[in-house]
Amino acid sequence: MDLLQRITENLSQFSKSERKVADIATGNPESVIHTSIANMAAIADVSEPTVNRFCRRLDCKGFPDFKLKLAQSLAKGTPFLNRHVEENDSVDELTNKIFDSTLAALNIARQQLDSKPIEAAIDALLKAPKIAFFGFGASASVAHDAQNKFARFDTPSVFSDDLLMQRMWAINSKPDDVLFAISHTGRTKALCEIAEIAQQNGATVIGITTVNSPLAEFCNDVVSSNVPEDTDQYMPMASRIAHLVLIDAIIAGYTLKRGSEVREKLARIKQGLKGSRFPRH
Amino acid sequence: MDLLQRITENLSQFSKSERKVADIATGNPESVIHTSIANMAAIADVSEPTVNRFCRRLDCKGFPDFKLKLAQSLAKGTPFLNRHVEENDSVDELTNKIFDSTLAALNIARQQLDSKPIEAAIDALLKAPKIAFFGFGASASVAHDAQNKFARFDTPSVFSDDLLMQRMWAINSKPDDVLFAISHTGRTKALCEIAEIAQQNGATVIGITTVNSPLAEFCNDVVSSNVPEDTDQYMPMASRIAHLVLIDAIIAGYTLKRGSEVREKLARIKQGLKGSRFPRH
DNA sequence: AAGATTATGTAACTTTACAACATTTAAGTT
DNA sequence: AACTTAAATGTTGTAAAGTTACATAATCTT
Repeated sequence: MDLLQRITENLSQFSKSERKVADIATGNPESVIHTSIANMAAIADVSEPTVNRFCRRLDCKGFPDFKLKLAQSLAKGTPFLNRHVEENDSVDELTNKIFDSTLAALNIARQQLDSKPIEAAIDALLKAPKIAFFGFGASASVAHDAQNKFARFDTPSVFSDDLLMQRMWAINSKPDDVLFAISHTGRTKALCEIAEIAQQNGATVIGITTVNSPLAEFCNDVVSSNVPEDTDQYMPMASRIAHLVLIDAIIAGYTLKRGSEVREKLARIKQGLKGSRFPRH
Repeated sequence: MDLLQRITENLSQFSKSERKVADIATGNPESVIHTSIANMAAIADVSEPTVNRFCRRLDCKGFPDFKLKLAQSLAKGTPFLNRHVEENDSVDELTNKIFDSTLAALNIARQQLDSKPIEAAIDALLKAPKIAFFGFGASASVAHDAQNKFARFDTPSVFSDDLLMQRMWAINSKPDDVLFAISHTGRTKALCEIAEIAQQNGATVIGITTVNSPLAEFCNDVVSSNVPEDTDQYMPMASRIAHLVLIDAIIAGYTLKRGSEVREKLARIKQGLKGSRFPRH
C-alpha cells in the first residue's frame, strides 16, 4: 500500500519523537527523498537512530529503503480521483486532470475487481448460439464497441441502440442466447424491460452495470466496475472507460478459451484488414 | 521523462562499459534499486566509478539519486505495457493484465501529451456551424461515443460509420465545419478520401490518429495518443481507450470555454435524463 | 516511590559513494 | 607502422552516511 498514506493512517502507533519525523516526511516528502538521515534528524530535532527506527516501523529495511519507497509513493501520485476541472484551468492542466481522474477510476476498478462474474460471462458466451449488445446513450457506444470486437468471431452478434430492435431480439431470444445489457446506473427503464423479456425467453442476461441496481434484478450475471458515482460530472467519462476494459477482459478470456484455432483466425482477420489500409513504407 | 525509457532510447550515447550497466539496469530494475553501487559494478563487471559516470550521464546527482529515479520510474508502472495474456492464465490473472496494460498505455499517452493540438481542436469547435465524427471499425464506436457527448450541445453534430453518408457530409461541408477523422493507424484508405474531400470544401479536419500517417496529411490538426503500436494484439484495445480520453479532454475544454451558461444547460440535460430512469430509493 | 518498561540519545563501527589519480584502450596523425 | 593524443576504464584512499550496540532518560506499574 501507499507509504505516504500509511504514515498518516498509522500516526497513533508512533512515539512522540517518531511523530516529529512523520510530520517532516509527510510535510515535505519531495525534499526528504534527497536528504541524508543526519539532516533529516536535525530538521526533526531527534537523533539519527530515531529516524532509523521510524523507517523500520514502516517495514522499511532502513533509511535509504524508506526514501526509495517514499519516492515511489510520490511518483504514483495521489489518487487524483476528485480532481475536477475548474473554470480557469489551462488546456494543459485540464487535459492532465482528465487523464488523471480516468487513470484513478480505472485503478479503483482494478483493485475492486471480482473475476467470478467475468468467468461466468465467458462460460455463457462459449455456449451462446447468438449474442446481443444493447445499451442507450453513452452505453450505446460501449455496446457498439463490444459488438465490433465480437464481429471477428463466428458466433452471430448484434448491436443496437434502438428500442424496438432490441425488443424484437429479446422476444426472439432462445435459451443460451446471451444478451449484454450495458448501463452505468442500471436504472434505465427501457433496458430493464428488454432484459426482463429476454430472461423470460430463457436467454442469459449479462449486465455490465452496478450491483443492486434495478437492472441487476433481471440479470443472470452482473459484471460491475465499481467506479465511484460522482466521477462523471456532466456526462459519463470514467465509468464507460471501465466498462470497455471489462468487456476487453471478457473478450480476452473468451478468445483464450476458444483455443489456438480461433486465435489463428483472429490473426488472419487482422491480416485481412490490411487490404483496406495504406501499407507502411 | 521516464528514466527507464530514457536509458533504452539513449543507448547510443553510452560507452561499451556503460552499456553493460544499462543492460543490468533495464534488465532487472527491481533488484537494482535495492543494490549498492559496489554490487552493481560487480554484476555488470565494471568498476564503481563507471557505474557512477553512467548515472551522471543520465542527469542524476549520483548513484543514490539514480536509484531514486529508477524507483519512481518503476512505480509509474511503464513496464506493464507488454504484459500480454498467455495461454494458461486464469481469468483473474488475465483480467488484471488487461487492466494493467490499459493503465500503462494511458500513462504513456498522458506523459507524452501535447496540449497544443487539443487547444487547436477546441478553438475549431467553438466556431463550427456543424460537426461530424467519422471512423471505421473500432474507431466507429469512438466516433459514436464522441457524437453522443456532443449531442448535449446546441451545435448540430453527426456520427457515421457509413462510407456513403460520410462522403455526402464531406461534399456538403462548408468552411469552419469540423470533421473528426478517427483512426488509430491513420492508414484507412476510405477515411483518408473523406478527409481530403472535406478539406477541399474548406472544412477543418481534426485527426484523432497517428502523426506522420497518410491520414495526418489531410488533417488541419492532429491529436495523437502516442500509444505504442504493438499494444493491441488481435484487436484494438488500449489505443481506442486513449482516443476516448483525448476526446473527453477536448469536450471538457470546449465545455469550459463555452462558459457557465452552457454548463447550466448540461446540468439540466443530466437532470432531464432522469425521467428515463428509475429513481434512487 | 521503586522497579520495570519503553523511548531516546551517544559513540563506535561498517558500509557506501565519490574524487583524484593511474592505467589502459582506442583513435587520429605523420 | 609508430607515435601522439584523447577517451575510457580502473585503483586507491577518504569523507560521509547509515547502522549497531550500548547507555541514559522518560514513562508507566504496582
